[in-house]
Amino acid sequence: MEDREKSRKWKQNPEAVKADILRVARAEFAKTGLSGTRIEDIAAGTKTSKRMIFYYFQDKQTLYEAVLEECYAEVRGGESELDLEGLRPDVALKALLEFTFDHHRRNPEFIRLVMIENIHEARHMKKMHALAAKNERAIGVVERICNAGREAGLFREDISPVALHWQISAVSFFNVANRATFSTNFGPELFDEAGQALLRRTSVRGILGSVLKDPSQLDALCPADPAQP
Amino acid sequence: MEDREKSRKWKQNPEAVKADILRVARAEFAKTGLSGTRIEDIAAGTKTSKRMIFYYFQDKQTLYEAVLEECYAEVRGGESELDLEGLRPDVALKALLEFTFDHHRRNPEFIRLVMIENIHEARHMKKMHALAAKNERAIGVVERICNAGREAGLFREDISPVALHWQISAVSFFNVANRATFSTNFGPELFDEAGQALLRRTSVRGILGSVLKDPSQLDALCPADPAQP
DNA sequence: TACATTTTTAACCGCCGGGTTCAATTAACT
DNA sequence: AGTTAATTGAACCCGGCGGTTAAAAATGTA
Repeated sequence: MEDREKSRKWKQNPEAVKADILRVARAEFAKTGLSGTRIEDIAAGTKTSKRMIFYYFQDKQTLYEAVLEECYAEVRGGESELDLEGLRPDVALKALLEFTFDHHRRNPEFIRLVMIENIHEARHMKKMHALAAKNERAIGVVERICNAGREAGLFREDISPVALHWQISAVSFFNVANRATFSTNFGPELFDEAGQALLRRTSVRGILGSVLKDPSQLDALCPADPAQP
Repeated sequence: MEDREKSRKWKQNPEAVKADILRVARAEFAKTGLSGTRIEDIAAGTKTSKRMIFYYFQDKQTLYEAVLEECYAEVRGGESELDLEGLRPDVALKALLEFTFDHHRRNPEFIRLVMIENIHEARHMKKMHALAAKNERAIGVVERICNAGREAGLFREDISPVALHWQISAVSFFNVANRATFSTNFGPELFDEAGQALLRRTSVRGILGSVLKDPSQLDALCPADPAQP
């Protein structure tokens, strides 16, 4: 006994195999969508075979839904690592916004999966009842900031936490989701480092400005353009 | 001669047939994407047959590209009907924003086609060189407002027309594109009439606030919440 | 040893769906 | 009348791809 630690050579490790499949499947589904993805292409990317994909996931759609759920959980998990306790509400909101902007940029596969879900009218996401709790928490973060901001007399009285979350999502999401068409139509300048920094600053200014009771504080909170004098 | 006006019974009308195909194809591609759409489904919706689809459009991809180009031209054409001449720059910007917000809402098929193009990394849109001019004009509208606003001393000096157009697009696009997942995750409230009015107002406030040199004018330009006192 | 689970290989099935063929009919233009 | 373009219908082809079968070997467990 006590040989648990040894002989972890390789074989007979269902979890690792499933994880391997999910990893490749995520990339593939994110790249080409549900109907666009070929199971054989997924298999080709894994260390295992097409056969094992159907062994662990009954069919294509089940696999897709497993990918979606895992990815969603992972991303929402990443979000919850942000700690805003103790910050002044306006500073906290700014931090949340910048974090979300960056976070979405770092997770293009997640963004693409959500785009694909929207094409499908969220048909598959609707089944995932485990997401409800995570979504509540996401709104909860914004809600606490809103309440604190109102109580501190910093924020307007009429702001809605869900609408605020919508605003934050809109810019952060669009920035990644529409990069291809936008840069094709209007040039790639906004998507290099300088352009992204500009958009991030502008987005923060915009949203903070619509929330603050006294927008003249904006310049103090977020310097307009740190580069040019 | 002079029997042009008569006997427009029906037959021998290639343009009408092509238009019929394009109309159905647009709806179908917007609904299910390029790989998700079945040519037979398109044919079923037209007054003609699958045979004629291949007669006029060589293959699926060509048809898809024709749909995309036509839809894009139509939408950009609709945009150009907006006349902002003679308005004060801040008022003009507000009007442009509200127009774009409404316009995107009225054209969900266009939005979905753009989403699909983004999934494809804009592969097909890149081929459409005819769009360049239309895009220039779209930016031109924003640019003129920006210049006028700066000259009038109303707008900040550091705003970029392209970035401003990005902001306007972001909220207007996201509002339609992500409606399915957002309302699944966070409730449908923002998408009824009242919710949409709120988002529209909030978006205008946000973007104007990030552009105006003196954001304290915001309340005058856009009343916070006309409903509640 | 006996038994269940995991893994591998490779061939195979069946149908869906993009695209074609063919043959015939009808309109329009001269 | 003769020619060309438009239109129709239905059968057909065939490759791709989702999903299966079958059989066996390796591993783990007791």
